[in-house]
Amino acid sequence: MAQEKPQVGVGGAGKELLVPYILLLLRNVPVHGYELMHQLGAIGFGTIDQGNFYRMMRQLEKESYVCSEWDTSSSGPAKRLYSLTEVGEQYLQTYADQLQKYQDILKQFFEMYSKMFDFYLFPFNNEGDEK
Amino acid sequence: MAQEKPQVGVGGAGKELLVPYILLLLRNVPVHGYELMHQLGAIGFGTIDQGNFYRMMRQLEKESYVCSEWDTSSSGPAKRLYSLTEVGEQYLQTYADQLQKYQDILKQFFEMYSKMFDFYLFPFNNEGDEK
DNA sequence: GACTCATACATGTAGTTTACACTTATATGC
DNA sequence: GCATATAAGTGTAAACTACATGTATGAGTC
Repeated sequence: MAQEKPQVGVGGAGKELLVPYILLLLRNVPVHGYELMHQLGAIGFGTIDQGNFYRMMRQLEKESYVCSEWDTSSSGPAKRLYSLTEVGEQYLQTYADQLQKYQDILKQFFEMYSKMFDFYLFPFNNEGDEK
Repeated sequence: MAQEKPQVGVGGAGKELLVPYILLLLRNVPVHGYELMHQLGAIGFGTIDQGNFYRMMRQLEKESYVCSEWDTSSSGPAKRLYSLTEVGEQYLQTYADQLQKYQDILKQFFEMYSKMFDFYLFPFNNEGDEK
């Protein structure tokens, strides 16, 4: 617990956004894992562990959020082409709702943060001291 | 990986907000662990594991973000009174900056989400198709 | 004064997750 | 043949989490 450096998101944007982003990218067009990883890297998920990434994709498939088929049409090793399922689409929508709520929570944090910052600067300014 | 239900934050607001909230609460006035836990509960962190909570507090102390002293003045078992350190204050500020960036990423997600939703609805409307 | 209850802090640990290293396989260029 | 890039995957020690349990103090009560 409690990390050495603050690492909330950026440069590795909070992993709770990883799944929704994956589903979002697949919503558009079927993509294979390797490329998906690179797209995610471009978005801002700095370093995603390859091993865990593929494991996660298989898990998402197991849970029916995505489905896959082998694509041997192009050169190089066979690609597993992932697509978003109907279940995944619904999941994404639910997730988006939750993220929206999370946005509100973040907003609330910053309101408190500024308020406390004022307090920090002016501890004896007792506006709102209702006791 | 990949959770059974979408559970981003609410009702147990994403644990990545736990540490900043703790520091935020301590910024105001020294508080002891037990009360801190209840304050966090009131904020929206539904169920925090007590064991892990205390372990985390000791960890935060080890990393010099907070410091503690025993308070035996009041009745009942001795309380460990936590205060925010200068290091903790700086950490909180850094964390807040990161959270702000995270907010931007979230915003970006929703922009992409709506855009993709349009695509999903009108796949052959090729505005912005620059290839 | 033994018993129960609430407060306060802490440890033990099974089960899961993560980070990091490693493996397999195909095609291309030299 | 051999290095390199692509593509997907396995193995596993260390870290983290959830849940159960332990220790201790004081207050009320019968």
